Amino acid sequence: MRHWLLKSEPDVFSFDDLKKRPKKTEPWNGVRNYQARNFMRDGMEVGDLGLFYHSNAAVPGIAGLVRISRTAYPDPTQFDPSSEYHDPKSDPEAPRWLMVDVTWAADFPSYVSLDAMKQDPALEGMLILRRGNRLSITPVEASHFEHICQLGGLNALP
DNA sequence: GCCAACGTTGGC
DNA sequence: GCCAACGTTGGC
Repeated sequence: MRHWLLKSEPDVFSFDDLKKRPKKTEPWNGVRNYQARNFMRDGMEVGDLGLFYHSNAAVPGIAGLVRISRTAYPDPTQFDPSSEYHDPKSDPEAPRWLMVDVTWAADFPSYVSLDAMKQDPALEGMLILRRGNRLSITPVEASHFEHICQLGGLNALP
């Protein structure tokens, strides 16, 4: 099993929003970056766990855990002219953009702020902490993942 | 709202 | 295939 970090702007779609969805599940649409798409397509499997990261937030950081509940499939918003994610260059015969389904997995008893992560020597080298990092989906090493769960007050993985 | 860093676009 | 210009991201 692999571990991931998924960014979302809480003003657009927050961890609490995910919990309110039917089956606490949401298609992770709108990814329009090839590297992030490739992580979904080539790396993600059902059962993988992910850190739900709030970007562009008053306090950026990890809000909780999600699980990948469906492997990559075409993102319909690329073919929807009314969608902000519409991509007129994408060919319906060979969809350019994919998404996975993400399901709530566990709350963090305490929020893990980006600042706390930066201060923690155990998390040195994490992609999210690299200057200028803009990838919305990144793989996370198991040791980093487990350490962040501890910081979040989660004693046992779901 | 500022701005550094980055990915994408398109002219050549 | 280079690279300048541009748009976007995201912390601050």
